[in-house]
Amino acid sequence: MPEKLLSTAEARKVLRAINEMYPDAKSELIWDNKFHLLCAVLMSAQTTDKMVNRIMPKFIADYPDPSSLAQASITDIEHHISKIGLYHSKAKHLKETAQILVDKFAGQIPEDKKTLVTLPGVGEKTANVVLADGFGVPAIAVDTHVSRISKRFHIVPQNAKPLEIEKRLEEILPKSEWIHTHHAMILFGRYSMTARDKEDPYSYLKKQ
DNA sequence: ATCCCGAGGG
DNA sequence: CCCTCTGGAT
Repeated sequence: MPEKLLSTAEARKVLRAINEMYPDAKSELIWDNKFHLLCAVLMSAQTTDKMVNRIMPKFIADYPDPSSLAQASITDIEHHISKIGLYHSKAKHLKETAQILVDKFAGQIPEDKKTLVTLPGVGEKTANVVLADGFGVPAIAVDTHVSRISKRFHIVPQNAKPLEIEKRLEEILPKSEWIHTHHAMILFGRYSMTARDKEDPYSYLKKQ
């Protein structure tokens, strides 16, 4: 039997309730430099941003710009990021991406998604975070939290793919609310309705 | 569908 | 011990 999904109005109500729980929600990856932000987001896959923030200061000090990172050895980069998960592939992707930024984009970070996702290690989610947090372009990055929340509240089907979730959320909310709702969902998922904790989703909303 | 992959929390 | 973390490439 088909799964019952929330109507657009119902879904909007849930999302706005989450929004109101975190009026000041913003990314915890607070790197204002776009290159640094791109590196941090690329590193953050399957890793807590707390860990990323812990290793970033030394990383930035040694690799302040794309050319310095492009020239670094994989081994050196791995030593910088060895405390986060998936460090082998991340080091490779960081170096390759830095080299492409130097060769093709004059060391600048591209501002459109189609170009961003061509960079090694940059997928849909990472590109959206860079666009939203780096350039202020409205976008909803679908990560583990956004995906889990959307499914537990039945805003999307349980088997929905990330791109389908993104489209549905963007359809429910006005563009002006995309970035903030994304950040609010992250905090809601991280600190309130966690992956392990599986009570009735609506009970988390009532805890103010 | 599978692999990568260390740190931290429960 | 087991699960999870703002995924992406193959």
